[in-house]
Amino acid sequence: MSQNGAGIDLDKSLGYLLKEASSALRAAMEEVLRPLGMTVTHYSCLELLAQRPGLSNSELARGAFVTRQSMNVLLQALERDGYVTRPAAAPVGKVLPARLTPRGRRSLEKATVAVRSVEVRMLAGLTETEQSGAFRILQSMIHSLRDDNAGA
Amino acid sequence: MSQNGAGIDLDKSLGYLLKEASSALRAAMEEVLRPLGMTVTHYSCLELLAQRPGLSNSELARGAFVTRQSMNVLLQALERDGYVTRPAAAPVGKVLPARLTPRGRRSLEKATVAVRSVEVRMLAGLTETEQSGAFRILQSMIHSLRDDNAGA
DNA sequence: TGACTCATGTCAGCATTCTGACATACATTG
DNA sequence: CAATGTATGTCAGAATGCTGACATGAGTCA
Repeated sequence: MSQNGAGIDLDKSLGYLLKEASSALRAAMEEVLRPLGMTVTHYSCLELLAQRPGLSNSELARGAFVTRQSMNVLLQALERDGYVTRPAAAPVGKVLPARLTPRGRRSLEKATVAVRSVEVRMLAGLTETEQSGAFRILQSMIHSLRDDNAGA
Repeated sequence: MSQNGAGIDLDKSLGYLLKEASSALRAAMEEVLRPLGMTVTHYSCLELLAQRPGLSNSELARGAFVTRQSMNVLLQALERDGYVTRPAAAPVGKVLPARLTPRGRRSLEKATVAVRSVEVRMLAGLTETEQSGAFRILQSMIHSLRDDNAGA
């Protein structure tokens, strides 16, 4: 297949499968978050802040895999609606550390339950060994992709 | 950046890792495709057509994980630029089977080389056994997510 | 101290994708 | 045969994310 210039066999490509799995996961998450009036990025932002209070806009953006401009739009909306607070002035530099409000924390709780159920469903049928194997393998892929990325 | 350097160890759930890996793969693909003036969806469409000539717009959309409306926009551009052809009238029903032109095939060849190098890089450091393990695991995840999706 | 580099927050404009909607074509069912 | 359900191609408007750009603050280095 690879030799005769036939291209990448999509049925056997791990890259394609990775995209497919990610797409299925996102769709499943959107489905359970929609009744809560929340998007995936919206949830990601809240979850990140819950685990690491005081993250800046740029750090949140990297954690949610969007640009800092996109995250900024979201953060302003979350701030306006009272899910998140940021100080008016930066304690140091320009960085504005964001934190969840009680309301934001309450909102996140429901979402976390929903998202956790999706993850549990995704991992059903996999043994503990397989799961930790998947963990290692995915980390290896990420590392390999990022490594040469900078060099090239 | 964050000066406290506190735990970069984010919520390293398998779901998050999956998203991270997929994001890294997409970024790496965008990087090698940009010099060729091609986006990931653009490339996906061409690759799909190379392997399964005659796919319809809707089928291409499903294969590239976008809506048929988005794929339609892309297909019209590809058609206008001479990479793809579709019959003026549908042979049967409304389905318009798309095919690569020689120009489209030439364009794809370069892109395939670039994308293949990314995939090779991603899999560097993984044994054959690990790769087939990853394959099975990803398929299991996809199946589990889609299965209950319909039911629940 | 001053020049330089880097990262940040934010504004503005653009691109891409999505949701909603419609007409059409085929298959199924009564 | 008619009614229904499903799938398609396509248009239009809205949402979302991105690129480009700017000023600001901090760290580095001579």
